[in-house]
Amino acid sequence: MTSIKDIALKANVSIATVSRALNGSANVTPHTRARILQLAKELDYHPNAMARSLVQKSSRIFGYIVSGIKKGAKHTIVQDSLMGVYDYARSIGYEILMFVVDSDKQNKKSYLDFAREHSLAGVIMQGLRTDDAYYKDIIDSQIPCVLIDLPADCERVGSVSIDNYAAARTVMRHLVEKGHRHIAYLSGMDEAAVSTTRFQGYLSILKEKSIEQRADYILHGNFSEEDAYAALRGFLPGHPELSALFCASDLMALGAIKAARELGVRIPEQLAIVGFDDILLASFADPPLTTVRQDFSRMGYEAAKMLYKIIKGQATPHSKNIPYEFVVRQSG
Amino acid sequence: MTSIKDIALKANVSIATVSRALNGSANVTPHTRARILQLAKELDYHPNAMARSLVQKSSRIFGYIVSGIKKGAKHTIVQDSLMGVYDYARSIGYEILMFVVDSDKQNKKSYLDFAREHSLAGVIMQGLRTDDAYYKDIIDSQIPCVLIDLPADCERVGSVSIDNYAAARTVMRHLVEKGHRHIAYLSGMDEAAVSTTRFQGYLSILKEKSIEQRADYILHGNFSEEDAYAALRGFLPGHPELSALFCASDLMALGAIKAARELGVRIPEQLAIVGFDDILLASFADPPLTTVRQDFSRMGYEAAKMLYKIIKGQATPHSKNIPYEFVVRQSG
DNA sequence: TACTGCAATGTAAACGTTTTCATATCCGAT
DNA sequence: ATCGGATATGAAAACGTTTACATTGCAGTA
Repeated sequence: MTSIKDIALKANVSIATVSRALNGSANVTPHTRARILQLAKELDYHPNAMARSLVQKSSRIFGYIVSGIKKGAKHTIVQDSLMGVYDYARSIGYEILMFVVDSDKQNKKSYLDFAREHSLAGVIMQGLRTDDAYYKDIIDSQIPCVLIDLPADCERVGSVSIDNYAAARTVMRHLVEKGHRHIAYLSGMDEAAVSTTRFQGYLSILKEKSIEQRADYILHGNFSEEDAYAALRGFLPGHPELSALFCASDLMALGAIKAARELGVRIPEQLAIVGFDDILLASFADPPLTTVRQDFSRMGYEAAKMLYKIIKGQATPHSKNIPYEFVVRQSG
Repeated sequence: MTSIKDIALKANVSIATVSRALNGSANVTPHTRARILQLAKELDYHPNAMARSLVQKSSRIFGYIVSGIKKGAKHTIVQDSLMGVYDYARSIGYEILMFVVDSDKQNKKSYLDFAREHSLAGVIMQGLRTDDAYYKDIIDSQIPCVLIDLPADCERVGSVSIDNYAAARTVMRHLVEKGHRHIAYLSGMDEAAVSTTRFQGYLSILKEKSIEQRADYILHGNFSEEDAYAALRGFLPGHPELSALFCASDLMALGAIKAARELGVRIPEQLAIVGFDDILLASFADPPLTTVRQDFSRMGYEAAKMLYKIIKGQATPHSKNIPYEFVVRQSG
């Protein structure tokens, strides 16, 4: 492992000069710089990230913190957003350190400790909920951070998502235009900002179109296929008038479809179902799912980009909406 | 950020003693240790990973290197294996640093440079191919490494996968027992060990059952849905006698199904198709895919476990097969 | 008592950088 | 010829640990 010292020795200069030459500092003769760069290449020099981070008190590493990912996940959301983050990070010479918030809380180590121990330059959070202990920590912390799918207000904290309100309104307008008047909302969880925001969009269209808002039309699926299935199994038999269901996620829509099928409710003839996310399975569902496509990779990319600007103190809006797409298939 | 120095000051001991107390060294009075531990908690002390790594010349970080992952991946393989690796890593207090080998080779930085710059304790590689430049690097490198789905021979290099040979034989026995005599193999790529090993399994059963091995029955799908589709579009019309197809991956099987459907070939009546991997889409395919289930999460977990043993110099076999499961559905 | 040896602690070097401050060199202007 | 002021370089501190080696103190033994 050749170090800056070895180069300095061979080049007959001080380590300070080598450091300056390598880092592109202005005050070094073109001739000296060339010699040092040449030597660095010859000796296969690579800077020691630890040493640099130690003195600079900050590494060139982003933390990628993901919450609520279980073993056999039925979507590639995490993978996609991670790749997006990675793409941008690498373009600026940064690396990604993983941190998974276990659901079973065995992982007591807080995100802050994690970030501090590794002198992370900043952190990107995916899948966090408002009731997560980590969410509070952010407020107090000094660590730059960008949240995906969660609103932010603080100085060093940014936020990236699609315009969930508008997207939900698009879905609802579509359903109303198709003639539906009895539309239920299958909520994810109240602690997830995306779920409540989509719900607001749902409500706003009901109001605009003067459709009665019924409290019993708010179902809860906990963002889970099984819970959605159970909810619909319980709800559908008593509500033959229901003609459309707007689900806060595709996974829940799949559970709903399963329940409907078992109860002999035909989709979309008797019940139109719309999902959200456009996960891979959406187009393979039977019938293929009408849904809102989110580009998670793009989200990750934009999140990393924003994080970098925050770190560098560059001016940037702390909240960004990226484009989405309403995909009409056969389910509703 | 409180450091070891702050604790030493408050406790009226030297930083060496604090370090020893914190690291559980034997030579420190229980009383002193208790006082220091207490102080550490009070001052919310967290060790600086950079400083430690710098002096120890090795961090407590595993590199997770993944190759050939593209944007809209249609499976959760990477996500799953990554989570497996993560699970074990965290259980021993290690973190995971990502490294993606871009297909477009813009990412010139080698895995070795990556590992050295961050003083990685070791590296786990997923999805590498034998012709990958990185594969060669491993031989020369001194960095402990475990490969997933790629054979290894070197001292500090281990390998984890399922028994692809046996699995392929299971598939083939199944097909032969169903009466098939004209069975083609849809290969991934020759540079992928899993593909060639499965091919060996395919051949071995043909030989055992005295079935003629035909060179034109070896198709190439490049592990891609599109290429598989194209291959079958070209092959099927000229080979009405073909009654079964063994695909080296589910994704290729999906492409094959698509081709068959467009050509009016009914599955499984006219053509039995078997895949490999049991990705999420396999059970959603039409017809649902008969395939070999691989537990990628488990693979990742075992890979991390093996890596740790290699690092610690503990005795361990450098090659491990984990269980697989043959899943019979409707496609073949 | 004086010595041996071990247990507990301290001292200081080392890890590989960046960076502040000081120094030396050179060029042009007076 | 002298000075001013860049410009290029060097010396050394600092980052927060671990650890080899030195020191101290104390119990046990001769």
